[in-house]
Amino acid sequence: MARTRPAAAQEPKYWHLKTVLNDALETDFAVGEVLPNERELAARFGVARATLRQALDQLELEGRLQRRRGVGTTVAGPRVGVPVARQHHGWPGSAHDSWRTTDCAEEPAPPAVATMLAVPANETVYTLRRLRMMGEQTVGTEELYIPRRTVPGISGFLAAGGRARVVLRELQGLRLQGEPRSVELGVAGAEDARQLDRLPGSPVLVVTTRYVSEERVAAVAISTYRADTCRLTFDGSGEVEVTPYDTRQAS
Amino acid sequence: MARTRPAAAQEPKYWHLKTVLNDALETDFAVGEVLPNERELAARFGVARATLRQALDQLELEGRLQRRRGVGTTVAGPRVGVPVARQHHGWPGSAHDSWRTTDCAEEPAPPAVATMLAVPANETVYTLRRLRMMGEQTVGTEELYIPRRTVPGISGFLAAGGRARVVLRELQGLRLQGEPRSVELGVAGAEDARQLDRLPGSPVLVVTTRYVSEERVAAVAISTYRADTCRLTFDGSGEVEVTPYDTRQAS
DNA sequence: TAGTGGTCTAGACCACATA
DNA sequence: ATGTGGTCTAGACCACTAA
Repeated sequence: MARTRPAAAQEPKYWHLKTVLNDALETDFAVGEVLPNERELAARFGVARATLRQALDQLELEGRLQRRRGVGTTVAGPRVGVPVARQHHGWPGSAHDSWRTTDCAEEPAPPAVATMLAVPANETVYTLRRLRMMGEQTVGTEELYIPRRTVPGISGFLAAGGRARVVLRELQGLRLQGEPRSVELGVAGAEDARQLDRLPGSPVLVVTTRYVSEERVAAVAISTYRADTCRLTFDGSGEVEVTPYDTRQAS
Repeated sequence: MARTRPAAAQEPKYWHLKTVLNDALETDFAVGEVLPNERELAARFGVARATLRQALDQLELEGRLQRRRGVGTTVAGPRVGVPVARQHHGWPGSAHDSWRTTDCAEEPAPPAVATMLAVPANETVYTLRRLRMMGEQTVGTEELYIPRRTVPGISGFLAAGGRARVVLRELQGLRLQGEPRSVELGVAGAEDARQLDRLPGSPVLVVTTRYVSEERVAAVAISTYRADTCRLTFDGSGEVEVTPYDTRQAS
């Protein structure tokens, strides 16, 4: 019976390391403070750098850390509550919906979107690209797809400058029956990553919204939010001051 | 000017590898089929196993693959749409809400939950642990916290057997004003991972629901869903046959 | 230019499932 | 007993940021 521990210490090194770091973050560091660099941390804990990085990866996934190449690793604040659905429905572009349109084009929709819109795969649709801002930060990107049949009033309207506004204004006049959504995990593509100030491959929350009017899908929005810094909120009360998720894995 | 490519091929190996594998999955493999093992794949593509694993990690994050230790890597089907919010509100435990209660206890709530419920940190609350089933699969776990003030009718009721049912039945009689939710990314703890048949550290979607009645938070639910296999749906129409998220990073 | 995180390698051993 | 994915090491070099 002089062998390894019989039933304890079954957990991986990086897992234990993560809990140690997590505790340290709460007690010894303030939000925004920079941690020692990875080589030093690895040496301090007596592990390879790759192992240390596994722990940091998870902490970053949980939104506890923020790593920036060339700069360092800093302690992240609590996640931002981003209102996604309000109490009452609303078309995109209504009031101040905190989206900023960056581009408007007329192009064929991706296959999955074309299916949802029930338009032929090669038909062009109005495609608006928008950014979601929270203060200074860009927290999300969106592609909004609107088939021509939804806004027949602007056929032939080609003034490139104000087209986005025109399309959005046209929507406000329609009756909105509902906006079913879905949320899933994705990874940032090259474009999204650049706009969100993250590396490609970063985890994002992908929200798919189908705007229903006249018993049909009148528009589809694909929104991607930074998963590390955002907490999506539904049904009003977007500003909750308490952190709703308690990391509760025991040691 | 006889140096490396001037502006191309700036992307990491694992990223390119990922797109290659992604294409291969669509053309050469059927859902459920097992891939060659990691050592062989790495050799075939001429990269280190760690690099190959980086690509597989991302594909798994996107729900395209499923890896099981000792078994192999298989091609995953489309994500399951899991209805989280219906058209009309409802207390947990109403009708057949596809949750299965596994445990019922009376214990102090975690600090964050106690704050949301506005109860003292040391006060015990009814704590129901439940599992969300989709067919055979367990796709989510939940802890439902109900302070004693919400269900005063059962104070002193201690029959351990049917307590969960009693608490849930008591809720149905109350008026439900709203159920604001939030969704964020988390990682599975040891317990959750075991019940979800995943490894600790796997990504999960964490849904926090606050059931509001009489202008107060009457109950709080913390639900965690497998992020690899689940797509959370809101506002009816949970069964959409089309994949709403198109992986669209260009090569 | 120095220092940071990001990528990559070529190994080794471990935990787990299956036959 | 074999084969799988999971963990870990000790390096190396690259891309980026800031002084």
